[in-house]
Amino acid sequence: MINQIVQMASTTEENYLKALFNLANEKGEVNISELAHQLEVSMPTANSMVKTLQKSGSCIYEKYKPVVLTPKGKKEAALIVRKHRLTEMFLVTKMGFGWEEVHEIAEQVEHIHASKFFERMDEMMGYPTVDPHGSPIPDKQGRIQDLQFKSLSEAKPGQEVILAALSDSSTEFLEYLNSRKLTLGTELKIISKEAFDQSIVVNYLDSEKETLSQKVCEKLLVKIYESKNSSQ
Amino acid sequence: MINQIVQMASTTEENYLKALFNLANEKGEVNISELAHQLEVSMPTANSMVKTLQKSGSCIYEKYKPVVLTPKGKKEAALIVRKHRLTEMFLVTKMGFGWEEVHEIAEQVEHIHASKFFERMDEMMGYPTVDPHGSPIPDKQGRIQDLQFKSLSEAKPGQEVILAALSDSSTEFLEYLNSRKLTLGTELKIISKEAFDQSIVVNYLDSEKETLSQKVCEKLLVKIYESKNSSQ
DNA sequence: TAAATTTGTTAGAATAATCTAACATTATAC
DNA sequence: GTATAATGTTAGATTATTCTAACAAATTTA
Ligand SMILES: [Mn+2]
Ligand SMILES: [Mn+2]
Ligand SMILES: [Mn+2]
Ligand SMILES: [Mn+2]
Repeated sequence: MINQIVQMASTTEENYLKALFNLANEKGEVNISELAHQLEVSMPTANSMVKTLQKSGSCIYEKYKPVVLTPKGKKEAALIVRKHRLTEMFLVTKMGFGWEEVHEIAEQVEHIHASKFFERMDEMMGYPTVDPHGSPIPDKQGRIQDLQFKSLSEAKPGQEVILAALSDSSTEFLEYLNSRKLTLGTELKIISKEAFDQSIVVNYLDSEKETLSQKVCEKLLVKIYESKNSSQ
Repeated sequence: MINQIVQMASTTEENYLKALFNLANEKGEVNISELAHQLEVSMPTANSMVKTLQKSGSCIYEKYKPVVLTPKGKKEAALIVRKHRLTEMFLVTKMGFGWEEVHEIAEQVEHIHASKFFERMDEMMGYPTVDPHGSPIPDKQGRIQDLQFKSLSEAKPGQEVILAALSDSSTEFLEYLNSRKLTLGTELKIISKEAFDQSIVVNYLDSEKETLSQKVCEKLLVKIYESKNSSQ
């Protein structure tokens, strides 16, 4: 038989693939319990869907072992992430949304099956490589670049850095950053670091001075821009 | 109990509501068989979904009688049509798509639940009142204007008309119109009408001359612009 | 290592959306 | 006005997605 119909992944399956992809990138392995937690479903539900994804060749799964995406599954997931991030960027740069408003909309738009739509977005934006939160946009083949920024919590007093990405893009964190006028591209100079609680005092936008807790610093990914009194 | 959760219509239910709305606007009444045909499902499937929609208060249905949308159902449907038509207009005016490419994309985008998204489109376009095919865009309350254009097949030789809308927006028909350079807003002068087959010879764009079959004329909705040798 | 906790699985059930086959009602044609 | 055709309904089944309850395996703690 030649014309066996290959069924498209449903919206539900796509959300599972994306969750597996994102969890694997953060933590390496993916347990059923993490997956279930991420998607806010029960463990039996996640367990059952993983079996379904295995049948369609998107992941490999053995009882009591962590779930592993196949190359096919990885590519499927990366292309959904691509649509998600292109959408977020389009909403911010072409439609005037704030970076804290776009994730929920993109969570729905990413499931639209219309490559022309996303290609046109891409073209209109001049082929951006990162989304509004600094995360890389996979290419059309599903390849994703590893930007490996450092966390601000690793920076030392005297260093100058540029805020390049976030490891948490929750609305609450984005609103916190808005309230401090912290946007991607902001140059930060590390004034001092408190040994007791690892909080950092930074100087940015030529005038402001701000104390950032360790919790916040861990979520801010930076490029080291210039260094004073540094061992390098 | 105060906090009874009112379940949102699923994508499937939304497509049924829209089909009921569109069929009712074209033909007045809606039979199960028409509904089933429109949605490409079996009659038992349509029958069963109509019962579901009745339970949720969106339509009224009695065995063997035509289906009637309630005011609630009409409003729900009109708001989906609104999202569909705003999307089509956005794709054409802001993203450079052709009018023959947008329906399929809008068929998916219309199910996105994010009023901000559609309000922003609306705002960016300056609150358009019609879609790229000349169909009216319902307002935020779900009210829809009746533009009642005439069909070109009703026009008489000597009259000048403006192409204002289409009663068929299929890709095939739109591609036919593209090939003849017929766009909305085009002024057409009716040169003559063939009594035998009701075909019409028209003149437009200052130079072109074209014969349009009755089948085509019926699908072209026009505003009568000026009249020569007319009884009015 | 034994107990306790966490993690994972199976079984069984529910709801949504769909189908086919069989039967029933209504409308149309002769 | 009966026969035929069209339309509509019911029953019963299937697949997808989800749940809870009960049990099993693996890991952590003491
Ligand atoms: Mn996002
Ligand atoms: Mn999603
Ligand atoms: Mn359309
Ligand atoms: Mn649709």
